[in-house]
Amino acid sequence: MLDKKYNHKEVEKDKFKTWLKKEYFKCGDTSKEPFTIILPPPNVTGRLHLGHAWDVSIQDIVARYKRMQGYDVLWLPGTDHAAIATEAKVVAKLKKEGIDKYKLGREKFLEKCWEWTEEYGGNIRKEWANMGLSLDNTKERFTLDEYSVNAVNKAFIDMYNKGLIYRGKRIINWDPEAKTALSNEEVFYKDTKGAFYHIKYYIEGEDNYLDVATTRPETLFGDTAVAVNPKDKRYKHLIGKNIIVPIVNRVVPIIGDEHADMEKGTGVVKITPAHDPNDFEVGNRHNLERIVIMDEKAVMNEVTGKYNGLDRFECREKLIEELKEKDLLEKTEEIIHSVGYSERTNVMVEPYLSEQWFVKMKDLSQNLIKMQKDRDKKVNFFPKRYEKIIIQKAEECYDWCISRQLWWGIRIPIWYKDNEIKASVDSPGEGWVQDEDVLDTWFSSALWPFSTLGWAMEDDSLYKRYFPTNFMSTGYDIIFFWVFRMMFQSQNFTKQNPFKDCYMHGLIRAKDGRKMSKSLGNGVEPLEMVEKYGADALRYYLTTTSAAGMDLRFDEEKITSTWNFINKLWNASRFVLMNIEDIKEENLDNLKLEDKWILTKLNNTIKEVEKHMNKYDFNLAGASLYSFIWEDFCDSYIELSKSSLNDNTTKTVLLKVLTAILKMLHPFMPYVTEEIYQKLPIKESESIMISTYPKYNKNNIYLDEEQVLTKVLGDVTNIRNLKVNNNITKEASITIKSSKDLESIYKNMLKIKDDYIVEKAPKDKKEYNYKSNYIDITYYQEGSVLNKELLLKEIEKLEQSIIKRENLLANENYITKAPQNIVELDKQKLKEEQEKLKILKEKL
RNA sequence: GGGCGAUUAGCUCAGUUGGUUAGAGCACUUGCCUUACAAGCAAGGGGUCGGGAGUUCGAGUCUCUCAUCGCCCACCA
Repeated sequence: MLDKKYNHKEVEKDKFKTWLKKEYFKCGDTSKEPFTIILPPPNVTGRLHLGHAWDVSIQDIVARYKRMQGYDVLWLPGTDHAAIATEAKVVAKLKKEGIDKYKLGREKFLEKCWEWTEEYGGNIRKEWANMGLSLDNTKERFTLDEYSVNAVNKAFIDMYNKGLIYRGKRIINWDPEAKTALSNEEVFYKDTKGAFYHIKYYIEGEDNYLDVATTRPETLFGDTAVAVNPKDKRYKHLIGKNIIVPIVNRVVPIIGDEHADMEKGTGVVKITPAHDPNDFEVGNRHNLERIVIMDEKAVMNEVTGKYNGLDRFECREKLIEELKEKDLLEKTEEIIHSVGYSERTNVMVEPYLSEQWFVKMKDLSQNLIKMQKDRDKKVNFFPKRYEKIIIQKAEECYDWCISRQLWWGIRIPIWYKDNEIKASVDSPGEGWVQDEDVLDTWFSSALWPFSTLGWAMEDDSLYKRYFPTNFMSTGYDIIFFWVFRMMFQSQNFTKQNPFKDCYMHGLIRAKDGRKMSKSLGNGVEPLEMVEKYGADALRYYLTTTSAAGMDLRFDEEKITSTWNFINKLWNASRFVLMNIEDIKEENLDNLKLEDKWILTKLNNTIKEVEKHMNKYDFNLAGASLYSFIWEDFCDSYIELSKSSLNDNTTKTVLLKVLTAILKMLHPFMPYVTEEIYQKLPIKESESIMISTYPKYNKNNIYLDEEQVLTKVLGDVTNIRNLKVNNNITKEASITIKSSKDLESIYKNMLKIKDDYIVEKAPKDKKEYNYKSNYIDITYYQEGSVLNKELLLKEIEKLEQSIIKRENLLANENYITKAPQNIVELDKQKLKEEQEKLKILKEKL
């Protein structure tokens, strides 16, 4: 027997171990159709946050649902080495211990990274287990295991040979803290206080100067031209003349270039080809020299003379002082402008000229667009709007910088000897040296849906069976980092998309709507919530309280509500189990009205839930289940069943409905449904995990009965309302007219005892009557007065509704154009309202 | 500058291909320990669905427009 109260700790205790032991999570039944989900690998940088919990709950729901529907489900787990993110954390940890990364050396440093990975990877595994995830842990992968490394090498070499990967000297986003290049995606922009420094650039041989405004004055050491717009009447005549870069006194040309915007600033712009991507382009157009003025730590180099060795910001400060002293500073305007920062180290990104590896995006993007426009080959996004967003991204695509000056990652399979370059995993021979850099962590992530399945391994049987995958779920914040890249890489190497459906969920926000973050200290630990309310409650809450693609404002009160819902399920189950212990065999031969009603409701719910589940509308599936369980099953059917608990048919219906409920809830709340399922006197399997998902059965639809009982229950509410409004007590005498089988239902639901039923109206007592198609009931009571006010209010409401409906039905357009069933419904409704009005008016 | 989303009850949010009187949770009012559940039961109150216009027999839902908030991308001398 179940305890009186739901105890999530007790319920969730050992089930996961049992499931594991029984190998329910393992894929491989080839008699079934495969269904594949690849887990987005969390970074081994720390704990899982609520966003992860949300993401994995969605996937587990789909995995369990599909498994119960008879698919051979592979849900493959894994973790990501997260190159720069992890390296930054390890570097920071070592720094605390007083150890310098470079002094430690590459090999020893990597050992530290592996130690870190073991520790945090282990934590992550525990948290997955806590959430009850049905991951096939015999196939766990890591982005630095041989599955991934082989795939990355194979992919890189292939792309290099095809010219899809090239090496180039370009201005890239440089992180001076981590001393590495970044892709555009790894830079985030933040409004930052800064200034426009208006510096005087004297024209050669003249006493005139041009006012050149810049936010980064220190870059003047690299200036190799000053540009004006060729159409700009103010400066047109100066094109071709020379100008003197202050402090360095370098003579550079004044050039005409479209890049100079007449509307902006003074219309004059200094050109620093080695330190600004736009200037780099200008430099290419005008054959300008590129002068690098900083090193990889953003410290000024020898080019800057006495500023050599100063940090970029220090240099800026000192330089401004010097400019002031020499009267070369026209003015300083304070501004707030947006400045790029490194996503991981949080330092200001420096546009930096360096030699890096790039993926050429044009053809890959074009192919993606083509594929996405093909109805049969495209990825279906949920919600649909992301299909447009991914195409937009493809259309504006720039080349992807993939080399990183880091150690933690997959080393670029490129070898150099003198002027020769070779792409190869192993050394091509004596004297060859491998590229020092590693690849962007997202390069390996992009291959994840097929690398994990053994695409580059000798044994690629998993790949053959389980690729392409069926379902991908992730937050919209990594659509460009990851989803986009998985798509084009998969298209490139497998000629297919990596997944059929892609579900995008939102971000978890704090209760006040702000982002959850460590720095704000408003983060919530999933483990803490599991501890307080159980994984089941957390999972159901996360997956059913918002619509697809929407952000979720975390609200602990709502988890409490979910806990209450589970407690309700628990107690309903308790009631059922208490009363069906002695059930002999299932028997549905003598279905009563209420049995037919609940079976109809159940089947409609099954149909609805399946529809929503197939579209990943978990909130709608959850809402259907919630109202069916709480309102139809608990509030109505269980109450009705109380009068026939000895009937084997009633017992059977209670069991059947409860079983179906448990099964439909199981993907959402695996633990509690398993707990209750285990206690059922008759069940189809040893675990609910391997039971079959309920199927809609039209033989169990009883439309007429459903309609009758729905009306009857409506009557019950109205009669209760009548009693409350008129303070009718339990002791009031009653006359009741109804059909025999319905009468027992009314009496049951209204808790009418035979003692108070009278044959005739007692004298000198007030009458309170309710009449409908199925019942005519009157309460008699002394002393109490008819609540005239309420009655009038009701009449007024009804009259308004009748007028509205009469007008509608008088509208010929409506009659002829609206569907017949809608019109019929209105006519019927009108009739009912008119009858009701008549009754109410009689009372007055 | 380009794009996307949001705006519905006091709060947090649902609302499917346009169709009965727009829903839920929490909060609120009233009455109940009715032996599955007081973390519950019963009955209620509360919304001109951001403003305006249009299409339609019919608009929270479709179109246009304006406003406010948020996000993404690009630019940022």
